[in-house]
Amino acid sequence: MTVRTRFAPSPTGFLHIGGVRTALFAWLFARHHGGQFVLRIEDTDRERSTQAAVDAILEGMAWAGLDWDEGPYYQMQRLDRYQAVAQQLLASGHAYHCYCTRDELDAMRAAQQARGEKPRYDGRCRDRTSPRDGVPPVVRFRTPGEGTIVVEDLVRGRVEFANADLDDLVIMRPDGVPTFHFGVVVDDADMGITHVIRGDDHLNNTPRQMHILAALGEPTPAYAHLPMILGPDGAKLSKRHGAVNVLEYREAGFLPEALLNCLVRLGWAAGDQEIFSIDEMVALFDIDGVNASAARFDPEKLRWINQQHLRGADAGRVAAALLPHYAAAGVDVAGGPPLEGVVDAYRERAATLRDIVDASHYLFGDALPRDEAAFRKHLVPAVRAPLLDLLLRLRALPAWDRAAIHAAVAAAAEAAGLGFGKLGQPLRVAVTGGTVSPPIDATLELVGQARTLARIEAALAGIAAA
RNA sequence: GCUCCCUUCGUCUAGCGGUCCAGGACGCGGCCCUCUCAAGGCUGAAACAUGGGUUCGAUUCCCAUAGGGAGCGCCA
Repeated sequence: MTVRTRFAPSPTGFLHIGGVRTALFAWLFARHHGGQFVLRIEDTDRERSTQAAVDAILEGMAWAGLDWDEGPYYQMQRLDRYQAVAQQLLASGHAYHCYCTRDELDAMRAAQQARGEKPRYDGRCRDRTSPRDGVPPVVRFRTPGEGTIVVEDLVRGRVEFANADLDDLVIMRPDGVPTFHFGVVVDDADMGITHVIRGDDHLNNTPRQMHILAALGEPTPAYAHLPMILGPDGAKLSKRHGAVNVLEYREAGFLPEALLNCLVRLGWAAGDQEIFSIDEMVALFDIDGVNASAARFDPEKLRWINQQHLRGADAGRVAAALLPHYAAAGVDVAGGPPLEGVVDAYRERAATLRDIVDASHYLFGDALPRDEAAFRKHLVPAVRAPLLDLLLRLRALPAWDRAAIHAAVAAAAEAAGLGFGKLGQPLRVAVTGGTVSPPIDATLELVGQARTLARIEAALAGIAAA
């Protein structure tokens, strides 16, 4: 039997990184076992579902690289099917019409809680034979009242529930739209899902879904309930913790494989390995490596992981990914150095794409962002002569490459009796406007000969004026 | 309230009865390297929630307690 997993988000907002983690595990499991991954949109909450959310989910999945083999299926396009299955359950006596009003149900639950009982539907319509005027009925599932049901969870092991604790849940609304439990069960059965991999907030829902499946005569899939991921403070991950929308990570300059790498290590490990390529994740991932306890998401570690991936990523690809970030920063890269070169100079000293952009403004355009304190400290009269000497040497260079630049700087420093750094740092300030940049030879190569010479001249003029 | 789940350094984790005075990683401190920043190397501080069992022997198995979390909707 080939493995089939699914990711079934409801389109009520953006794609949350917790959702991405769930999707990732289901996707990896399918890929690892050579199976299929299905995407299903659970849009039966008509109040909250929006097309914008569907689009955001699709865009998030695409950016993350979690591709699906089937779908997206939309539950609202399968209403006839749920209707038919509900009729089947009604006919076989596994379900019944319920005419209770919301007010009645609220009152019932309030009374139960007041008595210290678990709020549950008391089955008052179970044996009702006649309709009630003016009340459109819902369909309720008739849950077995006795015995126990066991969930054999791939992550948690055997979990037993008493049927007496379960009540008769609504499976169809009066308007013919199924509720969550029913839609899930019918779809998973119809779509041949073999492994239901989802958040552990669904563990308590599993027994009722298994009962519906049994009533339908369908086999139960294997279940794997993943531990939740929490914010850095241990509370449920929310906007309060900063970015929770996957696309915000794209905007912040993270590589998708780095985000996935970070997420995959939350609740899963393969020995001591920390950095995984997508291929390695697929090769190594399996459910038996998944642990059962909740994990906190650490943005600091994500930065480190991103840096690791940045170091090994293809320069051309990173350069392309950089484009929108430069645009967002208002930097026109036309006329600047080739972006691949910028990537190679910066990949070891930046954690995100945005870090690269923020640190490299001086490479583009003619306006130089000036760190005034650095100018005062480094561009002093004492460096005027050696800087002028260096200017001449650089101006005379026939080829503008790292090695030649390095030789020129070293020669100028030696001629002036200075250490490399004594000249290098003033040079850096003059050319980049600040004290931090890649090695000075690489920096000048990227800045280009014309701009370098102009900036040194400007710096010399500044010293003379002072 | 009831039901279910979880519990190793600050954080992510390794550990599947002796190899553990508990290993790796992020972060943090120190040293080295060094033209700045990084990167890298070395190094330091830092954990088996508590109490009972089981066993010759528990971080590892069982049970309590405590602390977290989830579910109990005509939300998913």
